[in-house]
Amino acid sequence: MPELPEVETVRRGLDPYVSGARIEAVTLNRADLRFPFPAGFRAALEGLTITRTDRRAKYLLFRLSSGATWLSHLGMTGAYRFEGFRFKEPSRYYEPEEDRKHDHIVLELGHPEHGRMKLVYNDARRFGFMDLFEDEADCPYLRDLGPEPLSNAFNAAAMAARFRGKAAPAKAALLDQRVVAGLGNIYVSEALYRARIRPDLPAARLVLKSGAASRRLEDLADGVRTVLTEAIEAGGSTLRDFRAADGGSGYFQHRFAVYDREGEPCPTPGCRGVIQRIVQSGRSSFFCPACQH
DNA sequence: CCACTAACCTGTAGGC
DNA sequence: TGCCTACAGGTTAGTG
Repeated sequence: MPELPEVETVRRGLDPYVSGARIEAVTLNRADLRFPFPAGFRAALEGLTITRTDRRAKYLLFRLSSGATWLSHLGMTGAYRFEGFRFKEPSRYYEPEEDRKHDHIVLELGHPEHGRMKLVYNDARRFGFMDLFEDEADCPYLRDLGPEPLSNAFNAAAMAARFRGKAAPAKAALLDQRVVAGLGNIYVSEALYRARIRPDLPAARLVLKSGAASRRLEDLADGVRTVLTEAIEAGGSTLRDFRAADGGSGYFQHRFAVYDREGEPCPTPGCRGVIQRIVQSGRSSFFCPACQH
């Protein structure tokens, strides 16, 4: 489900209610998700206060009063929701006839302003996982990540350094979390469309002989930044069941230019192309063969 | 180091 | 309706 904009949307939905909340009790309904929960996970959380939330790439980070960080990755279908708490806007009440079969973790929280509530983690496919660390440098999931795409550390020069000599197609290069952290299958297709780059173009072709970034790589950096910024503003994309923790849904899916639009006309003004779907390393890519090259 | 595949797991959509 | 296949936003582990 979630790429960077969706994870950021989840974080923003959670933050007002979990920051400052004390974790009264933790219930694990099974011993693992994709991986076993870290040893002492439950005991390490109980009794602590969540001091703030952060996001790195597609990871949610809950900072704890002990100084440790609880890390949560949503995989494909992971979602948080609140129970025992009514949001101010009626449209945001959570559906009561929710599927509980895949509720794997329940946290009982006490918040000085919002009172008591339960935070539930649901994940049908269990591709999500969690970790606990004191120091970011010790966390294997964060250690090798590339720059945040919306930070100054991400730019055409940084991509050029990583793309140089790469035979892999641009699609795979952008999906590589060590190059830039947080893009997934949807936003890679959208960013390449905006930069008018074919997903199967070898990444090295976007780097000048000197090793400097080409103009096309500047366009790609712009495309990545703008598509992610717009998607965050739209509350992420709601496919199937994606929901923010407050029950709201994003609407960026209506603004996909190419993703899941095989056979539709290219939205570029004046372009007569038709969106094509190809499979690269087992996953769908969408692009316009007329205006992306 | 690089590139590719399979694996993890469940649900859903579409064809027949 | 049921059965079967293909596919789905993710990452890791294993192979050459």
